[in-house]
Amino acid sequence: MELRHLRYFVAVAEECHFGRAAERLHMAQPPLSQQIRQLEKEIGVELLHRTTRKVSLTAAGERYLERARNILRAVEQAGEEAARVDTGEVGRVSIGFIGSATYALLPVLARELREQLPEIEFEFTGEMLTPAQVAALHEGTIDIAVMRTPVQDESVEVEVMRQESLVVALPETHPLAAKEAVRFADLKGEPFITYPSEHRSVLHDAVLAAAQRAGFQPRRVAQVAETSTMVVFVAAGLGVAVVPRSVEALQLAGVVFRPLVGAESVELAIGWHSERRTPAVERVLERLRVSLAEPDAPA
Amino acid sequence: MELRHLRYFVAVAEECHFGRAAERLHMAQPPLSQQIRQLEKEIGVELLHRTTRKVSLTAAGERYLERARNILRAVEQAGEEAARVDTGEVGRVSIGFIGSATYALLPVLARELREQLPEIEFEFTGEMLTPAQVAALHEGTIDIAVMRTPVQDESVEVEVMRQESLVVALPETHPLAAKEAVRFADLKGEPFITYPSEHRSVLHDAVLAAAQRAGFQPRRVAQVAETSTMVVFVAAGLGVAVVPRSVEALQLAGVVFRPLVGAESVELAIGWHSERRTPAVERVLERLRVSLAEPDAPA
DNA sequence: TAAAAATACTCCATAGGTATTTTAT
DNA sequence: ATAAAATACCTATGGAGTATTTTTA
Repeated sequence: MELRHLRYFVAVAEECHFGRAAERLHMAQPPLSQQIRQLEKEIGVELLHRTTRKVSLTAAGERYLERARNILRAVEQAGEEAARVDTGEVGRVSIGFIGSATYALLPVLARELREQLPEIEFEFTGEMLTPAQVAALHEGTIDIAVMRTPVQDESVEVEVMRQESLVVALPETHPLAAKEAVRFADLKGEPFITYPSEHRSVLHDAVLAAAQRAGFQPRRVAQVAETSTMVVFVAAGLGVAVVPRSVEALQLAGVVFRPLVGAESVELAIGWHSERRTPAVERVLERLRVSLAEPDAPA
Repeated sequence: MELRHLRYFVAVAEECHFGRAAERLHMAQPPLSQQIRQLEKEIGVELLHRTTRKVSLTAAGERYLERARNILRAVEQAGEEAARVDTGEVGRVSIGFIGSATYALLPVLARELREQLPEIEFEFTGEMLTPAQVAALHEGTIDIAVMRTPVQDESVEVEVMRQESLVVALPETHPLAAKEAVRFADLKGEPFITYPSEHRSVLHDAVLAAAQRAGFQPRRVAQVAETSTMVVFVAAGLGVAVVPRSVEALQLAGVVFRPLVGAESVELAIGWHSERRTPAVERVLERLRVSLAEPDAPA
């Protein structure tokens, strides 16, 4: 069975005449008859009812004609689609977001990208920590990561997009909430809500480093896997949390955010696997570079 | 472009290895490489990225793989489906009903047939007069007609299923409505609602014949194309109408039906075009013979 | 240097052509 | 009687095989 059989059958079915169909196909009538017979033999059904005066479709042939047309169209479209995938005009791109970018950036970028590249199917995943993102890039689970530096991985290429200063999330009843800004040293002795250390969060490392510089060990009262949970815990008055400024987008009753003086900022970057740069991925990277260009801009 | 190309591509894509794919396809590796190259040239896109150590799909190839699999599956299914159409297991059957069968029979048969032959797609059309049914059978617009006799047409085969006695539809305020039964002669002088004579309705002819036998010419006050309209007109008190008994199924406020003595009955038949007896049509005809067997049974 | 894809060529299976016969109207 | 499909037979394109070279990890 070959597409030839389908093409020939469609021609004969449309002309209801072997001679004319052969002409249309630029071939002689006998081989056409043979190919049709071969087709009928293969599927085991008479598709055409022929007398020497009239050729007509059987019920099976009528149904097969529809299918054959669809298949031939599908073959053409498959080729055209592949070509468009090749130019990046259509495609599928999966993007993984670092937890702190989940609330401010993900919704904005998702809307922007879908608007600007409507032919590309996107899949967005939030709340991924950078080590998990690197693994996902390797596995091919995601094509692009909106992540934190540093990443030392040979096959993951990274481009820093902006600096994000850190803020501290405080219960609104907390004495420090009255201040305009908070120095890191002020947090000495406060109960900290952090990510679990085994997650190897870059932010977590930054907090530990800043605390060490301020001369104390943060007292950790809770470890949570998601940024949203972290803020919820602060709202509940369980402690304070240091987060990148963009988390301010996650407004919750009972929580206030205050600038943190004396803490380094963290870097927001985009990363991709050097061997998974499909044309669609390239186009998305270009758009991301534009969208993420304004340094430390909120969502 | 032939299905061969798709089969080969799927094999290579699945194995990610020309040698193993060739083995699976029971062929040598060089011609396989050639066919894949030919495919890529035809659609103008690189589907596979190859080094001598590793073969991998490009983004375009990944998409094309999905399409190719679907197409190959569709080709198989098309053949299987044609075979099932050939046995009548699946199919499409269009049935046209005579106006008076539209209200009692059509809904019952539609439900029964869909239940009994779920793999067959049905299309039901009501309110067709027999001459129109014959024309539709010729055009192929319908496959089967639930019709009236007589039909004299070489290529339409007819089987009489049952006799239907005639009843008269009267406004409930009409003096004759008080009687148990009505003789045709009683209708002398009454305003008749009929089908237009140009429609050549068999029922209409029967009424004219019966009137002639009773010694009068019916006075026609309205000609309507649909049986439902006819009954509505009776309800409105515009006149009386002679209809087959099965129209009693069409209950309307203000209308009563009375048996008509001294009028011939009309025949309900099924008809089909002798050259459109597809397997599915055969199966439906068999079911119809069973369902319509009880003589003059109401819906 | 070794494994695998690409190239070069050869061959034969079969798609397609030509001539003719059969068939149904 | 004739138009059109089927049959018989032939030709030649190109798909597939074998041997070899090229490439890169």
